Amino acid sequence: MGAMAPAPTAGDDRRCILHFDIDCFYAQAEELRRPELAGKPLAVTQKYLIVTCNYAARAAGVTKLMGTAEGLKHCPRLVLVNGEDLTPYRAASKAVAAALRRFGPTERLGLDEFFVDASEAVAARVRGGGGAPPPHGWRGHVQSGSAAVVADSRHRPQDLRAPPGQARAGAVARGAGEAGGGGQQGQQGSGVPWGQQEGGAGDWPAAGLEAGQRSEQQQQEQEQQEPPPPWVARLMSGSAIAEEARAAVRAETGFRCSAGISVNKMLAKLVSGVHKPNDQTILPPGEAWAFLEPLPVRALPGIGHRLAEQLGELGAATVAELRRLPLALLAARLPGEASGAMVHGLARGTDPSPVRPSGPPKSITTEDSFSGCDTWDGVRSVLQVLVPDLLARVHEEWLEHRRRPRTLTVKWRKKGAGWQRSSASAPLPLPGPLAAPPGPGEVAAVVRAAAQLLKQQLPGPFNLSLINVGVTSFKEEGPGAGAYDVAAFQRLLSGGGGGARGGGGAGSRAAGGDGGGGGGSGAEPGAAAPGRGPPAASNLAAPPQAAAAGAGIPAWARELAAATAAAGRPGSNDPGAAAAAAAAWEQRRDYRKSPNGGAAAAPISKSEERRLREQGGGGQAFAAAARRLEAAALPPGERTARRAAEAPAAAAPPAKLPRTGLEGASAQRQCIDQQQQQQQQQQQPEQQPEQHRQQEQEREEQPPSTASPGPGGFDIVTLCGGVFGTVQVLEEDWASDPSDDEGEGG
DNA sequence: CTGGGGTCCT
DNA sequence: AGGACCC
Repeated sequence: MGAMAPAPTAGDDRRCILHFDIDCFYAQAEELRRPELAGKPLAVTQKYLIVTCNYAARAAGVTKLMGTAEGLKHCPRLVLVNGEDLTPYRAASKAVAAALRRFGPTERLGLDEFFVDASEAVAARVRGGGGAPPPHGWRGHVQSGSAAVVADSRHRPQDLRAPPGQARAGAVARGAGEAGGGGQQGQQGSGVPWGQQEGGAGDWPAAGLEAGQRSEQQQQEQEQQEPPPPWVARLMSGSAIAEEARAAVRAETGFRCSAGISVNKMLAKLVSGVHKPNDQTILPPGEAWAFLEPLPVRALPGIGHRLAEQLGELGAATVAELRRLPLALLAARLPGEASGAMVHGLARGTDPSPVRPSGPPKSITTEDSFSGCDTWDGVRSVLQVLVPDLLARVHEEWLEHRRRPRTLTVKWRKKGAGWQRSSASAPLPLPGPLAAPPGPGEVAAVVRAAAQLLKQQLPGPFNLSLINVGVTSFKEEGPGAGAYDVAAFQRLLSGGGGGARGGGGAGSRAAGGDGGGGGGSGAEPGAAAPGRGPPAASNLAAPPQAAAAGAGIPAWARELAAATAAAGRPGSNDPGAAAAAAAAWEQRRDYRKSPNGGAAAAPISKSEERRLREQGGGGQAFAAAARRLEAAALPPGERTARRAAEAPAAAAPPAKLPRTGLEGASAQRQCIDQQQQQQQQQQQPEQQPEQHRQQEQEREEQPPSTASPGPGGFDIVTLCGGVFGTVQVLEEDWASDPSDDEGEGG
């Protein structure tokens, strides 16, 4: 019996932690973007997989992680929306986070879940300070430890639900989300034996008593004998805050979400889904012991496949069984120092892990999967698609936080290798101004670097089913940034596996010969990858039209649509870069099956790029977009102050945003070696982006025979639009260019 | 027919 | 660099 149990959460009940989970996030985002889809059965797909679907689809039997074919079998009218580009969901997630942050420090988990530490806000309310209302009852369902919950999904045993029969029993139609209102009364939840009355502060649960055993008399006795434990008032207040936060999210972003309220992250998270969707549940700490007891250990967040397997070998499939294993045994048998103690604690409802406010991203990656790719031409065509997207996001990150990455990483998965991935990384010197959007030269250089990185790891035949390229090791702009390892990058570009070698040899050639598609591969029309084109469900929804200025559309979606219309790609702020990234996204579908044909040409044609640059107004549009971005990034006054404190360098927009990235390079020169500076100054191109870019294109298309700038060096500023600064390209043999190695590699 | 991302630890 | 965990 629970009464015999040790105090389950001693020392761990002083906090009030909220967990928010946006209901079927991607599907809801699509409904919000296009109201005409609302209510129709809708599924968001990635490749052949339904990654999520709305509740209309679920009613027809469609589930998460179901194949599209099976989904259509269950529901022939199912509308499929491709969700491989996460841009809209990132934008939506940011908007939700901004709404939640006002209620306390906020940690993001994926794009659709958030922890908020409401302890401070709760403390203020409990003290009655700030004019905030004191707690006067529970808002939402109060979970009883004895009320059954069931695992909702085999894929994710953490997803707990109240069993269908009792799920909504007694639940009043309400909505923190609806019209900014909120339930005014204490809510009866599934299996809740108390709280029938207007939740007074006395109706708290006691651990270990089962529903049927609590009589009214017992309740009265409890109230007479002891004052409510302090967590009662705290969690009541927390439940009110959760309701307000959900109303704020709904009003400001359109999203409905579910929430869990408890004393630590694990409990809040476990309970948040019990009354999904669009509802919230409180788990009093005294209920935790019984609540956890029947769960499979795999349900505890932090216990994944591996740990669950090992615990199974120790005879612990459920939390109840896990509790029988002594801490010493767990510590001895489980890997790592901490996991024994962690598991031991989780089984007892304790979780000391703090809510760690999520800052700007620590890595940015983009990837694509395909059935197989076994030629270097194919690898390059994939990279030609991924890199523009990556660089556009790096650029956006610079605009927002003035941070730049220092490391380039490539990951890949071999066909048939299951989940196993390998990776390799190299320094990525980006000392130049990132105010400029990535141009073809930068794309070419990064494509080349990534391809070389891969090539070093794949000397022989290969067949890949996934390529991921990303950046990490962000550093804030400033004097403390340290030196850039330009030499290593050069070595990579030039294909040298070994050390850099100086000295002038014969036949020095410029970098950038790769250029991926450029004119190089010729893109023989007939050589287009076989089986191209998606399997094409007939009811695949078209992307939202630009004229989505409807009244019911939330701000994040309207801004997205406007950016899309203006720039060709949502989330980007520059027409040229945006269009390149957009074109690249379209090409993704072209090699869906196999990139081997090398069908992907340059992500954007020269004429198209020229047109976009002209319409872009020579930087005016870019600067305006950047201002919009900065304005959008800090709406309410308090956030302005916060951001200024967090990142002083980011507070002030740049006086002028150079379009080519060549102006303003002097600000970065300190990062470049003296010798290289001189070369850069020599080569400093004038402000003629048009000609400049044209030059780049030509360089990419043919091995440059023009004289190199100096002995042993090449000005890659010309090549890369200034982003890389001046680097030396050694006169290594370009025969190691992957494009020359088809036969060998294949 | 296992998406396209992320974080932290070792 | 890899693995575990999370969505």
